[in-house]
Amino acid sequence: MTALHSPFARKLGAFVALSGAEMSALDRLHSRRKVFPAGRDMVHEGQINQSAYILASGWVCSYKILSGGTRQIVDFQIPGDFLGLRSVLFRTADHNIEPVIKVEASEVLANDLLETFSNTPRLATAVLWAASRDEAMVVEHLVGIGRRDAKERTAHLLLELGARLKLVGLGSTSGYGCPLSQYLLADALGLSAVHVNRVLRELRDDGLVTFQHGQVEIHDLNALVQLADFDKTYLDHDGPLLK
Amino acid sequence: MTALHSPFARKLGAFVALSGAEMSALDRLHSRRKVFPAGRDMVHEGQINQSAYILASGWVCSYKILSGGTRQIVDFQIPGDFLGLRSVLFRTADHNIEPVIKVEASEVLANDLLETFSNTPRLATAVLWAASRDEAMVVEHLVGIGRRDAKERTAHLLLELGARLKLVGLGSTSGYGCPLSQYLLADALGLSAVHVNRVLRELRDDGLVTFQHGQVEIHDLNALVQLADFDKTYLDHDGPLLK
DNA sequence: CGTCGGGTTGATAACTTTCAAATTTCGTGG
DNA sequence: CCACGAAATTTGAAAGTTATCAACCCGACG
Repeated sequence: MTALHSPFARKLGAFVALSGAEMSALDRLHSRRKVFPAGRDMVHEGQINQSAYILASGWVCSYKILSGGTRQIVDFQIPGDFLGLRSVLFRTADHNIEPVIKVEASEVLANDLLETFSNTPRLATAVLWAASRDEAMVVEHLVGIGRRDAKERTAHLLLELGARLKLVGLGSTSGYGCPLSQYLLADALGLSAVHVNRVLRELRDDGLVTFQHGQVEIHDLNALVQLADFDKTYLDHDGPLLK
Repeated sequence: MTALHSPFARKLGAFVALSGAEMSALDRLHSRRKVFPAGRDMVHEGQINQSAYILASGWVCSYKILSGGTRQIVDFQIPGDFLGLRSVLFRTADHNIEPVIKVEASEVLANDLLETFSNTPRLATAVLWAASRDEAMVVEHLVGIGRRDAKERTAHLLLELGARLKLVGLGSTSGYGCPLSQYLLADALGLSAVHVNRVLRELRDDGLVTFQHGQVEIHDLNALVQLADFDKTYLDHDGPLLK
């Protein structure tokens, strides 16, 4: 796979126009392909000298465990996403990363990443931009948990996942395959699994979305967008900002 | 004020060892000093070509308004913090920024910032690092809203603010001045103002913290840390990662 | 087959909001 | 320095949302 075709390169290219040297630097980051089985943590909070990863296939979730044993999922990552940047920049991982299903990813060693930033500094700016997009998603998630009720929040997550999957060619406006269990949804939404179940049934009964058998089917996009107060601006790409 | 003494330069210096050229580049970012009165938005969601700011004195909050009119405060910023990075990188502001009290800040024009990244690229890496620290705070906030109850959440916020203020010399382990109203706390914690009031009284009755008359007084730090499950790792500085 | 991890549903309990009203604080003009 | 009005804090009671507990069902899989 060349950088030209990697979803990660395409993502960065939306922010800085990449030179040949920059693209081959990105290419080199893709050399250590690895496979991770579902359910076993790829990164564990507190680990030091952790690598970062570029996700090629599969889904993962980033989460934290609280002292009481409950957990909060901060975000899901899908193909093309960059994982564990903070773990590298801080030398020690501040969250866990668990594959939801089997995952293929390119391992990026901490030193390789920092060296890449030194040698091709515009890539640092590009990664800064990509990281900011991720932060925008976390912010939107925070807003949802803080001020949206369970139904709005659930609808919002389903819409966001759909929009993100569509960007990488894995979904459409009418639906997408989704490997998340109701427990995972609950931990992401700050709800109990039981309540997620009820909310999903409500959304189904309302004729808005169906999420069953690993498939999300959006029946009334407009109504769903309105219910969730979903504004996909925060996911949109613009043209390159740096020439 | 020289970069050497600016809290922002000190912060970045914790991540990359800054050269003379880099410090004077930072210095130049500090040239446009401005003052903003309390309560009037400095940045409004949707505005384009927005500047960023480096906060010199005062407190601000970053927030979003939902369609129903409710708002969620994503974070508070205190002196030394960088504001509105995403607004610059995305060309359009994705959140509002409002001074909680009168604020002095250096305006950083979008082009100046991007130019600085081009000319002194290690600063881009340093800003990436600083932005990642901010994201870590947002993540911790998200976790709290998702999985901590009102009392734990409130305790956590009071502890975090204290720890951050201490880093810039504006607070101690025993307390700090805090200009936030219970309404602002409520919008940050995802609670109603009425409930915040009750929670604060509980914390006071338990002999843990007092927040009255703009002053937070921590009476039993250990008990408070335990209640909130507060781990300040995510705020800690390490030595420079880039030589 | 039997087990086990989801998913589903009902009943009850816990937490938080909302509404309403009283009280205090604080800035400002007299 | 005091009076006044606006804003913030405080408290009680009732309503609403979500969690918890307890079953039961179902399909995958060894």
